[in-house]
Amino acid sequence: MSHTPPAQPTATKLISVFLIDDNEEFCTVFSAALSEDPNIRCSRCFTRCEHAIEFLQQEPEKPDVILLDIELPGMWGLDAIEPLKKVSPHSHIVMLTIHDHDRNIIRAVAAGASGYLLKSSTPAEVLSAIEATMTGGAPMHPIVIQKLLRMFPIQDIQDTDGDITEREKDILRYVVEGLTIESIAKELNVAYHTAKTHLKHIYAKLNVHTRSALAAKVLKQRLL
Amino acid sequence: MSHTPPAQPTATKLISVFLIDDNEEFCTVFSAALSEDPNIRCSRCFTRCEHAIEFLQQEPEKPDVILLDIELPGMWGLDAIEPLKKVSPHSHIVMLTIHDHDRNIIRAVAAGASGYLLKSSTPAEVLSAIEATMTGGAPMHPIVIQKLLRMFPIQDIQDTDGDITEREKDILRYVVEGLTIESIAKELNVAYHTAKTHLKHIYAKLNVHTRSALAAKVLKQRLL
DNA sequence: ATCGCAATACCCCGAACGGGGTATATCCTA
DNA sequence: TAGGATATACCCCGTTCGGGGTATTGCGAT
Repeated sequence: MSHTPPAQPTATKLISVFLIDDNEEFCTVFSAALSEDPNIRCSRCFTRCEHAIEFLQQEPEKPDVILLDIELPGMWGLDAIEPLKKVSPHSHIVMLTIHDHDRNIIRAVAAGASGYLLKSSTPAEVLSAIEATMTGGAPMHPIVIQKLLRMFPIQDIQDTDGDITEREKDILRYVVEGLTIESIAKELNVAYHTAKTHLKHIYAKLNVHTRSALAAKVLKQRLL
Repeated sequence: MSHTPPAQPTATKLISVFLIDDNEEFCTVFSAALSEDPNIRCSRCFTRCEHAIEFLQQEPEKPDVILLDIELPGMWGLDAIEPLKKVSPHSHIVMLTIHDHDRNIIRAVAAGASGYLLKSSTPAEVLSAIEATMTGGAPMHPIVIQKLLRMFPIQDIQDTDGDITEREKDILRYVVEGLTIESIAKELNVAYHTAKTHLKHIYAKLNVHTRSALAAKVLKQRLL
Protein backbone atom coordinates (compact mmCIF):
# COMPACT_ATOMS: atom_id res chain seq x y z
CA MET A 1 0.00 0.00 0.00
CA SER A 2 1.64 3.26 -1.10
CA HIS A 3 0.81 6.05 1.27
CA THR A 4 1.15 8.84 -1.26
CA PRO A 5 -0.57 11.98 -0.02
CA PRO A 6 -3.39 12.56 -2.50
CA ALA A 7 -2.69 16.12 -3.65
CA GLN A 8 1.06 16.09 -3.68
CA PRO A 9 2.30 16.96 -7.17
CA THR A 10 4.19 13.94 -8.42
CA ALA A 11 7.29 14.61 -10.44
CA THR A 12 5.58 13.98 -13.79
CA LYS A 13 4.56 16.52 -16.36
CA LEU A 14 1.09 17.98 -16.50
CA ILE A 15 -1.70 15.75 -17.71
CA SER A 16 -3.44 17.51 -20.54
CA VAL A 17 -7.19 16.90 -20.77
CA PHE A 18 -9.75 17.74 -23.43
CA LEU A 19 -13.42 17.76 -22.53
CA ILE A 20 -16.19 17.15 -25.05
CA ASP A 21 -19.68 17.83 -23.71
CA ASP A 22 -22.55 19.82 -25.10
CA ASN A 23 -23.68 21.10 -21.73
CA GLU A 24 -21.82 24.40 -21.45
CA GLU A 25 -22.45 24.76 -17.76
CA PHE A 26 -21.11 21.30 -17.10
CA CYS A 27 -18.00 22.09 -19.12
CA THR A 28 -17.32 25.24 -17.18
CA VAL A 29 -17.89 23.75 -13.78
CA PHE A 30 -16.09 20.56 -14.51
CA SER A 31 -13.00 21.96 -16.19
CA ALA A 32 -12.67 24.29 -13.21
CA ALA A 33 -12.88 21.31 -10.87
CA LEU A 34 -10.24 19.49 -12.90
CA SER A 35 -7.88 22.43 -12.80
CA GLU A 36 -7.82 22.35 -9.03
CA ASP A 37 -5.54 19.38 -9.29
CA PRO A 38 -2.00 20.67 -9.82
CA ASN A 39 -1.20 17.68 -12.05
CA ILE A 40 -3.99 18.26 -14.50
CA ARG A 41 -4.66 20.95 -17.01
CA CYS A 42 -7.98 20.92 -18.79
CA SER A 43 -6.72 22.53 -21.96
CA ARG A 44 -9.81 22.77 -24.10
CA CYS A 45 -13.53 22.12 -24.12
CA PHE A 46 -15.64 21.27 -27.17
CA THR A 47 -19.38 20.98 -27.50
CA ARG A 48 -19.26 18.81 -30.62
CA CYS A 49 -17.06 15.88 -31.55
CA GLU A 50 -16.59 17.27 -35.05
CA HIS A 51 -14.96 20.37 -33.64
CA ALA A 52 -12.54 18.37 -31.56
CA ILE A 53 -11.61 16.07 -34.44
CA GLU A 54 -11.11 19.01 -36.78
CA PHE A 55 -9.04 20.82 -34.19
CA LEU A 56 -6.83 17.82 -33.52
CA GLN A 57 -6.10 17.34 -37.21
CA GLN A 58 -4.09 20.54 -37.22
CA GLU A 59 -2.97 20.67 -33.61
CA PRO A 60 0.40 19.06 -32.95
CA GLU A 61 -0.08 19.09 -29.16
CA LYS A 62 -2.33 16.10 -28.53
CA PRO A 63 -4.05 15.75 -25.16
CA ASP A 64 -3.26 12.88 -22.83
CA VAL A 65 -6.88 12.26 -22.00
CA ILE A 66 -10.11 13.04 -23.83
CA LEU A 67 -13.24 13.01 -21.70
CA LEU A 68 -16.12 12.27 -24.01
CA ASP A 69 -19.86 12.50 -23.51
CA ILE A 70 -22.12 10.14 -25.45
CA GLU A 71 -25.22 12.10 -26.31
CA LEU A 72 -24.05 15.04 -28.36
CA PRO A 73 -25.49 17.19 -31.15
CA GLY A 74 -24.26 15.91 -34.50
CA MET A 75 -21.86 13.02 -34.20
CA TRP A 76 -22.41 10.99 -31.05
CA GLY A 77 -19.56 10.26 -28.72
CA LEU A 78 -19.54 6.55 -29.45
CA ASP A 79 -19.02 7.18 -33.14
CA ALA A 80 -16.33 9.74 -32.41
CA ILE A 81 -14.04 7.31 -30.61
CA GLU A 82 -12.50 5.85 -33.74
CA PRO A 83 -12.01 9.18 -35.57
CA LEU A 84 -10.49 10.65 -32.43
CA LYS A 85 -8.16 7.68 -32.10
CA LYS A 86 -7.15 8.25 -35.69
CA VAL A 87 -6.20 11.89 -35.31
CA SER A 88 -4.69 11.40 -31.87
CA PRO A 89 -3.66 7.79 -31.38
CA HIS A 90 -1.93 8.28 -28.05
CA SER A 91 -4.78 10.01 -26.28
CA HIS A 92 -6.70 7.96 -23.75
CA ILE A 93 -10.39 8.29 -24.41
CA VAL A 94 -12.57 8.10 -21.35
CA MET A 95 -16.34 8.16 -21.65
CA LEU A 96 -18.04 10.46 -19.17
CA THR A 97 -21.76 10.11 -19.46
CA ILE A 98 -25.06 9.35 -17.82
CA HIS A 99 -25.75 6.52 -20.28
CA ASP A 100 -24.97 3.27 -18.53
CA HIS A 101 -26.71 0.91 -20.91
CA ASP A 102 -24.91 -2.32 -21.71
CA ARG A 103 -24.85 -1.66 -25.43
CA ASN A 104 -23.11 1.68 -24.99
CA ILE A 105 -20.50 0.25 -22.69
CA ILE A 106 -19.70 -2.60 -25.03
CA ARG A 107 -19.52 -0.31 -28.02
CA ALA A 108 -17.28 2.17 -26.26
CA VAL A 109 -14.86 -0.45 -25.05
CA ALA A 110 -14.87 -2.20 -28.42
CA ALA A 111 -14.18 1.07 -30.22
CA GLY A 112 -11.12 1.64 -28.09
CA ALA A 113 -12.21 3.72 -25.12
CA SER A 114 -9.80 3.38 -22.20
CA GLY A 115 -12.41 4.01 -19.58
CA TYR A 116 -16.05 4.52 -18.85
CA LEU A 117 -17.10 6.87 -16.09
CA LEU A 118 -20.53 8.02 -15.07
CA LYS A 119 -21.51 11.58 -14.37
CA SER A 120 -22.74 10.45 -10.97
CA SER A 121 -19.09 10.27 -9.96
CA THR A 122 -17.62 13.03 -7.88
CA PRO A 123 -14.99 15.20 -9.57
CA ALA A 124 -12.45 13.72 -7.17
CA GLU A 125 -13.22 10.24 -8.45
CA VAL A 126 -12.86 11.37 -12.04
CA LEU A 127 -9.56 12.99 -11.19
CA SER A 128 -8.11 9.86 -9.69
CA ALA A 129 -9.47 7.88 -12.62
CA ILE A 130 -7.68 10.16 -15.06
CA GLU A 131 -4.46 9.72 -13.18
CA ALA A 132 -5.01 5.97 -13.15
CA THR A 133 -5.37 6.05 -16.91
CA MET A 134 -1.94 7.60 -17.26
CA THR A 135 -0.31 4.73 -15.41
CA GLY A 136 -1.82 2.07 -17.63
CA GLY A 137 -5.08 1.54 -15.84
CA ALA A 138 -8.59 1.41 -17.20
CA PRO A 139 -10.90 3.64 -15.20
CA MET A 140 -14.39 2.29 -14.94
CA HIS A 141 -17.23 3.33 -12.76
CA PRO A 142 -17.97 0.51 -10.32
CA ILE A 143 -21.49 0.22 -11.71
CA VAL A 144 -20.08 -0.17 -15.20
CA ILE A 145 -17.73 -2.87 -14.06
CA GLN A 146 -20.58 -4.80 -12.55
CA LYS A 147 -22.48 -4.58 -15.81
CA LEU A 148 -19.46 -5.77 -17.74
CA LEU A 149 -19.03 -8.70 -15.41
CA ARG A 150 -22.66 -9.66 -15.80
CA MET A 151 -22.31 -9.53 -19.56
CA PHE A 152 -19.54 -12.07 -19.61
CA PRO A 153 -20.14 -15.66 -18.64
CA ILE A 154 -17.56 -16.31 -15.94
CA GLN A 155 -19.60 -19.09 -14.37
CA ASP A 156 -18.68 -22.69 -14.80
CA ILE A 157 -14.98 -22.09 -15.26
CA GLN A 158 -12.63 -24.85 -14.16
CA ASP A 159 -14.94 -27.85 -14.02
CA THR A 160 -13.91 -30.33 -16.68
CA ASP A 161 -10.97 -28.37 -18.03
CA GLY A 162 -7.39 -28.80 -17.05
CA ASP A 163 -5.45 -31.44 -18.81
CA ILE A 164 -5.64 -30.12 -22.34
CA THR A 165 -2.14 -30.43 -23.74
CA GLU A 166 -0.41 -27.63 -25.60
CA ARG A 167 -0.72 -29.45 -28.89
CA GLU A 168 -4.42 -29.91 -28.30
CA LYS A 169 -4.76 -26.21 -27.61
CA ASP A 170 -3.17 -25.57 -30.99
CA ILE A 171 -5.96 -27.59 -32.52
CA LEU A 172 -8.57 -25.78 -30.45
CA ARG A 173 -7.41 -22.39 -31.64
CA TYR A 174 -8.20 -23.37 -35.20
CA VAL A 175 -11.41 -25.15 -34.36
CA VAL A 176 -12.96 -21.99 -32.92
CA GLU A 177 -11.92 -20.25 -36.12
CA GLY A 178 -14.10 -22.71 -37.96
CA LEU A 179 -11.42 -24.58 -39.89
CA THR A 180 -11.92 -28.18 -40.97
CA ILE A 181 -9.61 -30.90 -39.75
CA GLU A 182 -7.90 -30.94 -43.10
CA SER A 183 -7.10 -27.21 -42.96
CA ILE A 184 -5.96 -27.46 -39.36
CA ALA A 185 -3.63 -30.31 -40.23
CA LYS A 186 -2.10 -28.21 -43.01
CA GLU A 187 -1.69 -25.22 -40.71
CA LEU A 188 0.12 -27.32 -38.13
CA ASN A 189 2.08 -29.30 -40.71
CA VAL A 190 0.87 -32.66 -39.51
CA ALA A 191 -1.09 -35.40 -41.18
CA TYR A 192 -4.87 -35.22 -41.38
CA HIS A 193 -5.14 -38.23 -39.12
CA THR A 194 -2.93 -36.66 -36.49
CA ALA A 195 -5.08 -33.59 -36.15
CA LYS A 196 -8.12 -35.81 -36.07
CA THR A 197 -6.72 -37.92 -33.27
CA HIS A 198 -5.95 -34.85 -31.21
CA LEU A 199 -9.48 -33.62 -31.72
CA LYS A 200 -10.89 -36.96 -30.64
CA HIS A 201 -8.89 -36.73 -27.43
CA ILE A 202 -10.22 -33.23 -26.83
CA TYR A 203 -13.77 -34.44 -27.33
CA ALA A 204 -13.22 -37.12 -24.75
CA LYS A 205 -11.58 -34.81 -22.23
CA LEU A 206 -14.21 -32.11 -22.50
CA ASN A 207 -17.05 -34.55 -22.90
CA VAL A 208 -18.52 -32.97 -26.02
CA HIS A 209 -19.60 -34.60 -29.22
CA THR A 210 -19.92 -31.79 -31.75
CA ARG A 211 -17.80 -28.95 -33.06
CA SER A 212 -20.29 -26.33 -31.97
CA ALA A 213 -20.51 -27.62 -28.41
CA LEU A 214 -16.74 -27.69 -28.33
CA ALA A 215 -16.41 -24.12 -29.56
CA ALA A 216 -19.02 -22.99 -27.05
CA LYS A 217 -17.27 -24.72 -24.18
CA VAL A 218 -13.87 -23.38 -25.14
CA LEU A 219 -15.13 -19.82 -25.33
CA LYS A 220 -17.35 -19.92 -22.27
CA GLN A 221 -14.68 -21.45 -20.09
CA ARG A 222 -11.75 -19.69 -21.77
CA LEU A 223 -9.73 -22.83 -22.22
CA LEU A 224 -7.17 -21.14 -24.46
CA MET B 1 -22.05 15.28 -11.49
CA SER B 2 -22.77 15.22 -7.78
CA HIS B 3 -20.56 17.63 -5.95
CA THR B 4 -20.61 15.77 -2.65
CA PRO B 5 -17.81 16.94 -0.41
CA PRO B 6 -15.64 13.87 0.08
CA ALA B 7 -15.51 13.64 3.85
CA GLN B 8 -19.02 14.71 4.73
CA PRO B 9 -20.72 11.92 6.69
CA THR B 10 -23.66 10.81 4.62
CA ALA B 11 -26.83 9.95 6.46
CA THR B 12 -26.26 6.19 6.30
CA LYS B 13 -25.21 3.88 9.07
CA LEU B 14 -21.61 2.92 9.64
CA ILE B 15 -20.04 0.55 7.15
CA SER B 16 -18.57 -2.34 9.07
CA VAL B 17 -15.38 -3.78 7.62
CA PHE B 18 -13.40 -6.92 8.41
CA LEU B 19 -9.79 -7.19 7.32
CA ILE B 20 -8.06 -10.49 6.66
CA ASP B 21 -4.32 -10.20 6.10
CA ASP B 22 -1.38 -12.05 7.57
CA ASN B 23 0.87 -9.02 7.68
CA GLU B 24 0.25 -7.66 11.16
CA GLU B 25 1.82 -4.32 10.45
CA PHE B 26 -0.31 -3.86 7.38
CA CYS B 27 -3.42 -4.68 9.39
CA THR B 28 -2.61 -2.14 12.05
CA VAL B 29 -1.71 0.64 9.67
CA PHE B 30 -4.52 -0.03 7.33
CA SER B 31 -7.32 -0.44 9.82
CA ALA B 32 -6.20 2.84 11.34
CA ALA B 33 -6.36 4.49 7.94
CA LEU B 34 -9.83 3.07 7.38
CA SER B 35 -11.07 4.38 10.69
CA GLU B 36 -10.23 7.92 9.69
CA ASP B 37 -13.30 7.87 7.53
CA PRO B 38 -16.31 8.65 9.74
CA ASN B 39 -18.50 6.33 7.69
CA ILE B 40 -16.35 3.28 8.13
CA ARG B 41 -15.51 1.16 11.11
CA CYS B 42 -12.91 -1.53 10.71
CA SER B 43 -14.35 -3.85 13.32
CA ARG B 44 -11.95 -6.75 13.28
CA CYS B 45 -8.75 -8.02 11.75
CA PHE B 46 -7.79 -11.63 11.18
CA THR B 47 -4.55 -13.13 10.05
CA ARG B 48 -6.07 -16.38 8.81
CA CYS B 49 -9.23 -17.08 6.83
CA GLU B 50 -10.07 -19.98 9.10
CA HIS B 51 -10.28 -17.67 12.08
CA ALA B 52 -12.62 -15.29 10.30
CA ILE B 53 -14.89 -18.09 9.09
CA GLU B 54 -14.99 -19.66 12.53
CA PHE B 55 -15.72 -16.31 14.13
CA LEU B 56 -18.50 -15.49 11.69
CA GLN B 57 -20.23 -18.82 12.30
CA GLN B 58 -21.13 -17.69 15.82
CA GLU B 59 -21.20 -13.95 15.35
CA PRO B 60 -24.66 -12.56 14.53
CA GLU B 61 -23.28 -9.15 13.50
CA LYS B 62 -21.97 -9.72 9.99
CA PRO B 63 -19.68 -7.14 8.41
CA ASP B 64 -20.73 -5.19 5.33
CA VAL B 65 -17.39 -5.62 3.66
CA ILE B 66 -14.62 -8.18 4.02
CA LEU B 67 -11.22 -7.14 2.71
CA LEU B 68 -9.39 -10.31 1.84
CA ASP B 69 -5.76 -10.93 1.00
CA ILE B 70 -4.88 -13.82 -1.30
CA GLU B 71 -1.62 -15.23 -0.03
CA LEU B 72 -2.30 -16.34 3.51
CA PRO B 73 -0.99 -19.05 5.83
CA GLY B 74 -3.33 -22.01 5.77
CA MET B 75 -6.35 -21.49 3.58
CA TRP B 76 -5.71 -19.03 0.77
CA GLY B 77 -7.99 -16.09 0.23
CA LEU B 78 -9.33 -17.39 -3.06
CA ASP B 79 -10.52 -20.58 -1.43
CA ALA B 80 -12.02 -18.66 1.45
CA ILE B 81 -14.44 -16.66 -0.68
CA GLU B 82 -17.07 -19.37 -0.88
CA PRO B 83 -16.94 -20.41 2.78
CA LEU B 84 -17.11 -16.76 3.81
CA LYS B 85 -20.09 -16.22 1.52
CA LYS B 86 -21.70 -19.19 3.18
CA VAL B 87 -21.37 -17.96 6.74
CA SER B 88 -22.07 -14.35 5.83
CA PRO B 89 -24.02 -14.18 2.58
CA HIS B 90 -24.65 -10.45 2.63
CA SER B 91 -21.07 -9.35 3.11
CA HIS B 92 -19.31 -7.92 0.10
CA ILE B 93 -15.98 -9.60 -0.34
CA VAL B 94 -13.28 -7.41 -1.82
CA MET B 95 -9.88 -8.83 -2.63
CA LEU B 96 -7.00 -6.64 -1.51
CA THR B 97 -3.75 -8.11 -2.70
CA ILE B 98 -0.56 -7.71 -4.67
CA HIS B 99 -1.43 -10.68 -6.88
CA ASP B 100 -2.72 -9.34 -10.17
CA HIS B 101 -2.44 -12.50 -12.22
CA ASP B 102 -5.30 -13.21 -14.61
CA ARG B 103 -6.06 -16.56 -13.07
CA ASN B 104 -6.50 -15.10 -9.61
CA ILE B 105 -8.77 -12.36 -10.86
CA ILE B 106 -10.98 -14.78 -12.72
CA ARG B 107 -11.15 -17.16 -9.80
CA ALA B 108 -12.01 -14.41 -7.36
CA VAL B 109 -14.76 -12.98 -9.51
CA ALA B 110 -16.11 -16.42 -10.32
CA ALA B 111 -16.16 -17.35 -6.65
CA GLY B 112 -18.27 -14.34 -5.85
CA ALA B 113 -15.90 -11.55 -4.92
CA SER B 114 -17.49 -8.14 -5.34
CA GLY B 115 -14.27 -6.37 -6.04
CA TYR B 116 -10.58 -6.71 -6.66
CA LEU B 117 -8.21 -4.06 -5.38
CA LEU B 118 -4.46 -3.96 -5.43
CA LYS B 119 -2.27 -3.02 -2.52
CA SER B 120 -0.68 -0.40 -4.71
CA SER B 121 -3.84 1.64 -4.21
CA THR B 122 -3.81 4.49 -1.78
CA PRO B 123 -5.95 4.06 1.34
CA ALA B 124 -8.18 6.82 0.01
CA GLU B 125 -8.86 4.84 -3.13
CA VAL B 126 -9.72 1.77 -1.10
CA LEU B 127 -12.04 3.84 1.05
CA SER B 128 -13.99 5.18 -1.91
CA ALA B 129 -14.06 1.69 -3.39
CA ILE B 130 -15.60 0.32 -0.22
CA GLU B 131 -18.24 2.99 -0.28
CA ALA B 132 -18.89 2.23 -3.95
CA THR B 133 -19.46 -1.39 -3.03
CA MET B 134 -22.23 -0.40 -0.67
CA THR B 135 -24.15 1.33 -3.44
CA GLY B 136 -24.13 -1.63 -5.76
CA GLY B 137 -20.83 -1.02 -7.45
CA ALA B 138 -17.98 -3.39 -8.12
CA PRO B 139 -14.69 -1.87 -7.08
CA MET B 140 -11.82 -2.91 -9.27
CA HIS B 141 -8.37 -1.56 -9.54
CA PRO B 142 -7.92 0.06 -12.95
CA ILE B 143 -5.14 -2.38 -13.77
CA VAL B 144 -7.41 -5.27 -12.93
CA ILE B 145 -10.15 -3.91 -15.15
CA GLN B 146 -7.78 -3.71 -18.04
CA LYS B 147 -6.81 -7.31 -17.52
CA LEU B 148 -10.43 -8.36 -17.36
CA LEU B 149 -11.18 -6.50 -20.58
CA ARG B 150 -8.28 -8.19 -22.32
CA MET B 151 -9.58 -11.54 -21.17
CA PHE B 152 -12.95 -11.07 -22.78
CA PRO B 153 -13.40 -11.16 -26.51
CA ILE B 154 -15.07 -7.84 -27.24
CA GLN B 155 -13.49 -7.32 -30.65
CA ASP B 156 -15.33 -7.35 -33.91
CA ILE B 157 -18.77 -6.73 -32.49
CA GLN B 158 -21.29 -5.09 -34.81
CA ASP B 159 -19.85 -5.95 -38.20
CA THR B 160 -21.99 -8.50 -39.96
CA ASP B 161 -24.58 -9.03 -37.27
CA GLY B 162 -28.02 -7.53 -37.16
CA ASP B 163 -30.84 -9.03 -39.08
CA ILE B 164 -31.03 -12.44 -37.44
CA THR B 165 -34.71 -13.20 -37.05
CA GLU B 166 -36.23 -14.49 -33.83
CA ARG B 167 -36.75 -17.92 -35.27
CA GLU B 168 -33.16 -18.04 -36.39
CA LYS B 169 -32.08 -17.12 -32.88
CA ASP B 170 -34.08 -20.10 -31.65
CA ILE B 171 -31.94 -22.26 -33.88
CA LEU B 172 -28.75 -20.54 -32.74
CA ARG B 173 -29.49 -21.22 -29.11
CA TYR B 174 -29.45 -24.93 -29.78
CA VAL B 175 -26.49 -24.77 -32.14
CA VAL B 176 -24.23 -23.38 -29.42
CA GLU B 177 -25.43 -26.20 -27.21
CA GLY B 178 -24.03 -28.57 -29.77
CA LEU B 179 -27.26 -30.18 -30.97
CA THR B 180 -27.56 -31.65 -34.45
CA ILE B 181 -30.08 -30.28 -36.92
CA GLU B 182 -32.29 -33.26 -36.29
CA SER B 183 -32.39 -32.66 -32.54
CA ILE B 184 -32.96 -28.96 -33.01
CA ALA B 185 -35.87 -29.64 -35.33
CA LYS B 186 -37.42 -31.92 -32.72
CA GLU B 187 -36.93 -29.33 -29.97
CA LEU B 188 -38.65 -26.68 -32.04
CA ASN B 189 -41.32 -29.04 -33.37
CA VAL B 190 -40.54 -28.38 -37.01
CA ALA B 191 -39.36 -30.58 -39.83
CA TYR B 192 -35.70 -31.41 -40.22
CA HIS B 193 -35.62 -29.48 -43.47
CA THR B 194 -37.06 -26.38 -41.86
CA ALA B 195 -34.38 -26.18 -39.23
CA LYS B 196 -31.81 -26.80 -41.90
CA THR B 197 -33.10 -23.96 -44.06
CA HIS B 198 -32.99 -21.58 -41.13
CA LEU B 199 -29.43 -22.59 -40.44
CA LYS B 200 -28.47 -22.03 -44.06
CA HIS B 201 -29.87 -18.52 -43.86
CA ILE B 202 -27.87 -17.88 -40.71
CA TYR B 203 -24.69 -19.09 -42.40
CA ALA B 204 -25.30 -16.68 -45.24
CA LYS B 205 -26.10 -13.74 -42.99
CA LEU B 206 -23.11 -14.23 -40.72
CA ASN B 207 -20.82 -15.32 -43.53
CA VAL B 208 -19.62 -18.49 -41.85
CA HIS B 209 -19.34 -21.97 -43.27
CA THR B 210 -18.94 -24.26 -40.29
CA ARG B 211 -20.71 -24.95 -37.03
CA SER B 212 -17.69 -24.07 -34.95
CA ALA B 213 -17.14 -20.73 -36.64
CA LEU B 214 -20.82 -20.02 -36.15
CA ALA B 215 -20.72 -20.88 -32.46
CA ALA B 216 -17.59 -18.78 -32.00
CA LYS B 217 -19.13 -15.81 -33.76
CA VAL B 218 -22.36 -16.03 -31.81
CA LEU B 219 -20.54 -16.15 -28.49
CA LYS B 220 -17.91 -13.54 -29.29
CA GLN B 221 -20.43 -11.06 -30.62
CA ARG B 222 -23.21 -12.01 -28.24
CA LEU B 223 -25.83 -12.41 -30.92
CA LEU B 224 -28.32 -14.02 -28.56
C1' DA C 1 14.09 -50.89 -16.99
C1' DT C 2 9.46 -50.26 -17.30
C1' DC C 3 5.16 -47.87 -17.24
C1' DG C 4 2.49 -44.20 -18.79
C1' DC C 5 1.47 -40.41 -21.52
C1' DA C 6 1.81 -37.28 -25.43
C1' DA C 7 2.33 -36.84 -30.24
C1' DT C 8 2.35 -38.79 -34.36
C1' DA C 9 -0.17 -41.62 -38.11
C1' DC C 10 -3.44 -44.71 -40.38
C1' DC C 11 -8.20 -47.54 -41.37
C1' DC C 12 -13.22 -48.01 -41.60
C1' DC C 13 -17.99 -46.56 -41.89
C1' DG C 14 -22.44 -44.75 -40.97
C1' DA C 15 -24.27 -40.31 -39.82
C1' DA C 16 -24.35 -35.50 -40.26
C1' DC C 17 -23.03 -31.46 -42.59
C1' DG C 18 -22.76 -27.59 -46.37
C1' DG C 19 -24.52 -25.79 -50.21
C1' DG C 20 -27.18 -25.71 -54.37
C1' DG C 21 -31.84 -25.82 -55.70
C1' DT C 22 -37.50 -25.19 -55.44
C1' DA C 23 -41.87 -24.24 -53.20
C1' DT C 24 -45.80 -22.71 -50.23
C1' DA C 25 -48.42 -19.72 -46.82
C1' DT C 26 -48.34 -15.68 -44.13
C1' DC C 27 -47.79 -11.20 -42.83
C1' DC C 28 -46.32 -6.47 -43.29
C1' DT C 29 -45.33 -2.63 -45.96
C1' DA C 30 -45.26 0.33 -49.86
C1' DT D 1 -52.45 -5.01 -54.24
C1' DA D 2 -48.05 -6.07 -55.36
C1' DG D 3 -43.59 -6.88 -53.45
C1' DG D 4 -40.64 -8.35 -49.73
C1' DA D 5 -39.44 -10.67 -45.75
C1' DT D 6 -40.30 -14.76 -42.81
C1' DA D 7 -41.32 -19.43 -41.62
C1' DT D 8 -42.23 -23.51 -43.33
C1' DA D 9 -40.83 -27.90 -46.15
C1' DC D 10 -38.51 -30.89 -49.45
C1' DC D 11 -34.59 -32.88 -52.89
C1' DC D 12 -29.82 -33.98 -54.22
C1' DC D 13 -25.02 -34.84 -53.58
C1' DG D 14 -20.30 -34.62 -52.46
C1' DT D 15 -17.63 -33.65 -48.25
C1' DT D 16 -16.75 -33.86 -43.57
C1' DC D 17 -17.56 -35.45 -39.07
C1' DG D 18 -17.79 -38.65 -34.99
C1' DG D 19 -16.34 -42.63 -33.04
C1' DG D 20 -14.38 -47.16 -33.02
C1' DG D 21 -10.10 -49.28 -33.73
C1' DT D 22 -4.42 -50.02 -33.99
C1' DA D 23 0.42 -48.57 -33.89
C1' DT D 24 5.08 -46.23 -33.42
C1' DT D 25 8.14 -42.96 -31.36
C1' DG D 26 9.97 -40.43 -27.55
C1' DC D 27 10.11 -38.54 -23.02
C1' DG D 28 9.76 -38.41 -18.10
C1' DA D 29 8.72 -40.77 -13.76
C1' DT D 30 9.14 -44.85 -11.05
